[in-house]
Amino acid sequence: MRLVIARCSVDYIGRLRAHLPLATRLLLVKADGSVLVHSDGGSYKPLNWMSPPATLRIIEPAPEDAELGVMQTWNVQHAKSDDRLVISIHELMHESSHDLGVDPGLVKDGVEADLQRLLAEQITLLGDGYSLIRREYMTAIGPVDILARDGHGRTVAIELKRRGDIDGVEQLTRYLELLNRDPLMAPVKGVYAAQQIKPQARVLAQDRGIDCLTLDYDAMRGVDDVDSRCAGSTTSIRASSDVTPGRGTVVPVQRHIESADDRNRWGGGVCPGTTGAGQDHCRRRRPRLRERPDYVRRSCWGIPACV
Amino acid sequence: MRLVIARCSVDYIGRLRAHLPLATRLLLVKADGSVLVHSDGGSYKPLNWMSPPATLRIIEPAPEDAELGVMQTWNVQHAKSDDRLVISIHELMHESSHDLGVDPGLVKDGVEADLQRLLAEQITLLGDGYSLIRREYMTAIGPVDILARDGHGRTVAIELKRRGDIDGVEQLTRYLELLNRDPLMAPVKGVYAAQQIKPQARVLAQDRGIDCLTLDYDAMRGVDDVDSRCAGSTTSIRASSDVTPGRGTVVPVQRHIESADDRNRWGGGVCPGTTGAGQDHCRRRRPRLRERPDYVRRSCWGIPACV
DNA sequence: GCCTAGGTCCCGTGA
DNA sequence: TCACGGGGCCTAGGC
Repeated sequence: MRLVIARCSVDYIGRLRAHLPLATRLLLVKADGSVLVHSDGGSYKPLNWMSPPATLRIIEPAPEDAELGVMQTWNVQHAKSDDRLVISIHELMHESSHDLGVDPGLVKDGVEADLQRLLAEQITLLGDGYSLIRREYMTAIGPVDILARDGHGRTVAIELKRRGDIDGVEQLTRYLELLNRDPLMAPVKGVYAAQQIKPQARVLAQDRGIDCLTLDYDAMRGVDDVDSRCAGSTTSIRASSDVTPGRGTVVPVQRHIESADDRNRWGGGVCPGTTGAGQDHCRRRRPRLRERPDYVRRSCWGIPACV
Repeated sequence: MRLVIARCSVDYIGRLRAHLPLATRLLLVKADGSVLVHSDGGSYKPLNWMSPPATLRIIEPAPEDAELGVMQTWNVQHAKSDDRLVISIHELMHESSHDLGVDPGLVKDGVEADLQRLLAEQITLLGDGYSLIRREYMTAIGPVDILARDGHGRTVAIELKRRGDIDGVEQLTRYLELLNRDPLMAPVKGVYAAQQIKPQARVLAQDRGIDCLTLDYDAMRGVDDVDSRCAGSTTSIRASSDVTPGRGTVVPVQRHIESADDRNRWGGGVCPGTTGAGQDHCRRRRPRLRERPDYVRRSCWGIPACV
């Protein structure tokens, strides 16, 4: 890794064009040829950059550029596209190189997949008597996150998001329209479950007869094993109690959290979990439309319930 | 800006939890207190980070951490949330500080707004006899990107994207359903225009009777004034001809590009451009749903044309 | 290789 | 302040 502090101007040309006027910035050159141009503010996104794989060529500036004060021209060319970054260096303030080696990588906990696993395990959060049918229930237009059965034996389709936006409601609407065509399955109820549900999404969901469920991930994971999934740390974070468990309000529809003992009582015949049914369909994505012209021609994706 | 190369482990706790095992990395501390943890690969996204505004406190490691080789503990606390980053430093390889000043910022060309302006100016790309009604035509559920009239006097709603995904089709569908309720306006045709249209989106659009139009931004901007919008550069990119004008194929529906002379011949009564009609409604976004409960209760957002 | 969907998305803009 | 929508999004995963 090479670190350079320099007064420079930068031009990017590729998917769009972008220009940075002359100023002092950090130029970060990585081992894979990628280059990041950072200022002393903003956030983690550089002002300008080149993605790997790329090649950096440092050349003498053109005479007219040299006259304007350019002492060095960096030409960063992407290896697989026509994207190019040109850095005109007027003054070098600092330069150093460092050998970092290969990084072991990041361990995450709390993404949508974790949320889905937990909700499948704690399906009674939706109400007493609920049971899991399966996760990632495959349909012609893509997988339903969770398919369940309520206390009255009715099928329930659950769309899960970390942040509940309007497009998630559209997605669930399409699934419901499709599932409700199956006489053996209909009527299928819809539940939109997310850690946070945006007002627009909530209104649209309610308008379509879809229930909303706000999830508290920390509570679902259980306060007892807060540190258990961030293992391997030389220094673990101990004081988890000073971290606010959940931002945002919990809506009335949210039920209590079942105790750990309850997790093994299942109302339905299918048992969830990492080794249970439904795993064979996990990680499957919505099939491409061009592979199913027959389905597309036969129908449209409509709205099931116009109130 | 402070640059540190160090052997360290990192823990993030906040919206989710993430852990980085012990390795050598770059720690970048910005003036606003934000911290970026970079490895020597990947892309511009750091392995771990803290967004501004944040405060970095460097403290003595806890005795048990010191025993494991931690010489310094960095506690990076976000100012407005409970997000926290804890960096355990085992070895310092490099450290330097630099005064960068405030950055003048980035100038962009080629984003969706530019595309919309160009298509409004070159509305005959949609077909002979087309004329612009207005850009950002406001409706109760949000602005239609471009409203036009075809050669037969029929209204055409155009949804514009840089990348044509499936959600853009959903958006246009909602607009069409609403506009077609107006007897004075119906029937309104839909056109989905984008630099690249995904197969799924194309199939769904065609299924709903929406035309697709692939746009060539470079051709629309005109090859003559390629460098004109990246002005102010000390070093401008001259050899624009070696940049491939358009990645991706152009579909048959795309028409020829009008010559520059044609831009002043307008079939309709409204003249587009930066000072023309429609500007007063530009930059308006979809109104929030909770502010319009009457509309929501009266109807649903359906699909106008089920083939 | 393309394509889809999630993200500690970030970030501008407008209400 | 919050919420919505774009992005050179990036990135992981399936096909």
